[in-house]
Amino acid sequence: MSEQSLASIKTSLQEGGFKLTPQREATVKVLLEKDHLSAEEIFMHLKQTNPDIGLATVYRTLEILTQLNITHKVLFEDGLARYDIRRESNKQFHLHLLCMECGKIKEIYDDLISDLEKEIEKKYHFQVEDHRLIFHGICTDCYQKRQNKTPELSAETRK
Amino acid sequence: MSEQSLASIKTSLQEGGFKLTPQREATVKVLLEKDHLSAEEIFMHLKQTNPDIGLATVYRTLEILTQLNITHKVLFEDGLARYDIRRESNKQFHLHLLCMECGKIKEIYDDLISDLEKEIEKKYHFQVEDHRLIFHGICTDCYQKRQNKTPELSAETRK
DNA sequence: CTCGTTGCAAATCCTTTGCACGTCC
DNA sequence: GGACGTGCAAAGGATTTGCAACGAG
Repeated sequence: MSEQSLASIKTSLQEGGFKLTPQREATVKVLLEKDHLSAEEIFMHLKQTNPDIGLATVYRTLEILTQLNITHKVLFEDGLARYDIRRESNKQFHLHLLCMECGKIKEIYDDLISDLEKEIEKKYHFQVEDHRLIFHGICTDCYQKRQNKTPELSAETRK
Repeated sequence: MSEQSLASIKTSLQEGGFKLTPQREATVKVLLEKDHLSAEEIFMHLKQTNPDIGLATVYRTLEILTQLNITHKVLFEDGLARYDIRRESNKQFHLHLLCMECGKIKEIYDDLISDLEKEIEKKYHFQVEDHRLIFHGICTDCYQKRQNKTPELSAETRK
């Protein structure tokens, strides 16, 4: 499942002059398990196994991992950054579906974007190295729920 | 050029129960001139014509405009939100090219994405209402500059 | 020893809020 | 004179930084 193994990440870290400390290892393990977690969420998970870990360490680790291109930082509209391990499968084709109703984020791997990328490179002479694509909308579940309830919920999505 | 005129925006505001105050008008004018400005940048521009305006007012105005769907708020990876007027032409098809070398943001209107949207709706039963697409890469200018300089600049893009 | 790493607390940055004062019907 | 808007200052929340202590080689 995870072509990005702990071992390969350790190597990357070392090549960058960093060590795989227990805190970093634990952080990476969390990242390997779950995607698009925020720093705070990762911190919470870590607390269970490493109660002494500090939030700052998590941020520092995530910064390093992102610099080394091991991890992918994405800023969501709620102002929170989420982090994903870059796996082989999502290195290129990776997009999010964010439901505006329930807030759930679904992850999609699909190469539909790679065509778009090629188009962009050709049409605009822009060398694409990465992308970030999020669709905002209504997920299947919420759509169905809507059908059964009052038909005008669309505007009330704000706090 | 701007199908979104001051007049039509005034109407939208009033329909939403808001007034087009001088501060709001000035803010809208800035937004009509330039795209993807941050709140701070908009504030700077405004200072020239309305020296007494407060940053908070700018934020409040932007919030209203975004709620009314007049403006589009996009969070960039630097943690700053930028705002664009939603014009007819970019209401649907709107993407950014962010150069990782010089930091410039170029805006593209292209309906390539609408096909993708349809695909997503079909394949994943997700009703798309909006999207946010940014390509990270190297713009034409920087790409050409690179060719003339040392060939290994790729890793040093950090502060 | 030395250097990278850590936890904590303080600092920072962007953004939001509280509040008293203005303004417009 | 009540509701909406404003500027300012303070608060807020996420992230970063300074620093003394720690730990492996």
